Amino acid sequence: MSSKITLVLADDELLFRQGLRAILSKNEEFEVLFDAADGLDLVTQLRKTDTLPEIVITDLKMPELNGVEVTKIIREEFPEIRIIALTSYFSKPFILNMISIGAVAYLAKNSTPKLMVKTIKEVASKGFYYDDTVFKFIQEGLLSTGERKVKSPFDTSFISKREMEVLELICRQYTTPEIAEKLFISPRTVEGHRTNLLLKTESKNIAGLVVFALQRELVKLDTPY
Amino acid sequence: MSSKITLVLADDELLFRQGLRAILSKNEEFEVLFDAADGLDLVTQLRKTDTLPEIVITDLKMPELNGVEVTKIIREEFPEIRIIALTSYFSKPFILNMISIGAVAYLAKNSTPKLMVKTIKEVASKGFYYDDTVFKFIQEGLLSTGERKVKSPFDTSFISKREMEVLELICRQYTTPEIAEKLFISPRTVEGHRTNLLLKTESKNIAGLVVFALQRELVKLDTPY
DNA sequence: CTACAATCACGTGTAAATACCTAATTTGTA
DNA sequence: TACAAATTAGGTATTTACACGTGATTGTAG
Repeated sequence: MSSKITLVLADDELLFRQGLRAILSKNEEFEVLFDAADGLDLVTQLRKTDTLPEIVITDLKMPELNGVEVTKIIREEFPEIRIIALTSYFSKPFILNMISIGAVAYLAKNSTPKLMVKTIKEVASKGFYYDDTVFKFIQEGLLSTGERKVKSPFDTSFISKREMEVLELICRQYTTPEIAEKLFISPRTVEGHRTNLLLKTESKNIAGLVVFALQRELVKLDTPY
Repeated sequence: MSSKITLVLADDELLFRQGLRAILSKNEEFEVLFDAADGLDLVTQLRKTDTLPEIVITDLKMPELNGVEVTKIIREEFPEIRIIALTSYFSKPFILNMISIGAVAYLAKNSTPKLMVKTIKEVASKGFYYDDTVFKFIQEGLLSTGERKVKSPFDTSFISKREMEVLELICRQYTTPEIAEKLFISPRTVEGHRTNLLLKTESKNIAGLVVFALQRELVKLDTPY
């Protein structure tokens, strides 16, 4: 028997991380080197450690740096590390996007411990693992040669800084004149930005903009809880 | 040694449930009878089972029935079961609300397995457990005799059915005339409902309504992921 | 240097939202 | 039955939002 498969876990919920560790520790083949509470924590620890893990299992929805951003950084700085994306969401465009930026497997938080173990083993041996659903998505994604602009959620780089500022103030219930005053620009300019936001997000009105912003966590609002 | 402390877990993420089970199974004093994937599943299983658990540990953010709704039902039908609320959120009004409807402890998903074990044991022996933070919140909550209307998030019973329908359509980017047509009522009526929603949610405009609805998950929209 | 995108700004017009009102009918329930 | 709440609908007015345009800066990357 060769040495253990080394892992690192990243998720913002401690109990979840510990739960995963508990599940993984039942299997002799795995060794969890350390875990991280968010994306930045993960990258920082990777830069400091002497022994890099073979595999990183990371949540996608995290503070500081989300899974997409983390994956890009790891692919850049530690190309030998394989990344397994862990998330609640499971839809085609999202999966395709994760794979295109370098994740080698896609694991739902709703999946069984058994599947998780299998996924890790496959990634360790073959370098990647896609279950039937994911595989089908990939095939379909490749077939559709026409639309090479796979709408990648979380990737919101197409929204400029100024637009983002306007978007946030819109979510905070400020009207156009109020936003103009806050940003020291003309109300007409604010309207211009808003129009661009409507186009870029394919929204019909302000409700659509707010939905877009909140679903992607582009704006941090106080939780009511 | 007396018999084990019987538990039931409810959370919509299977891996998280299994993780918790794995953590709890390390401790001989606990026995997890079964787990549930959502609030409705939990209630249904409780109604069917022969041996009720002493303690239910439930997530608050779940499909079908959320933690608040579940807690109310369990308090009604199985008053002998003690409920531990498990969540990512940790703020005063939210905690006070959970306690007021009958939860006997409040556990953050960010807390340590150690604290979880302690909480469960305390609940089993003393019937409740509040850590220092929670206890402080309770004291402060009791002191403020004036505001006996602790804004309880997730408790959205003050919004009527019709208002909820209008709210949903607003979030889906429909305009007042469109909503009127869909619901077979006059646009003026829709405006009336919208005005009431603005008042009840203390919002200034549609953006506020959407934020309110999404933060409390009152409206189920397609995730972009 | 020259595209190109981002930012800023304006004009004109219509549709929608919001702020004040009032009030009839239905519905649930004490 | 009586009361409260929900649902329905209207009047009048102002403010915002949205749909079309246009065009001048700036910075930056090819």
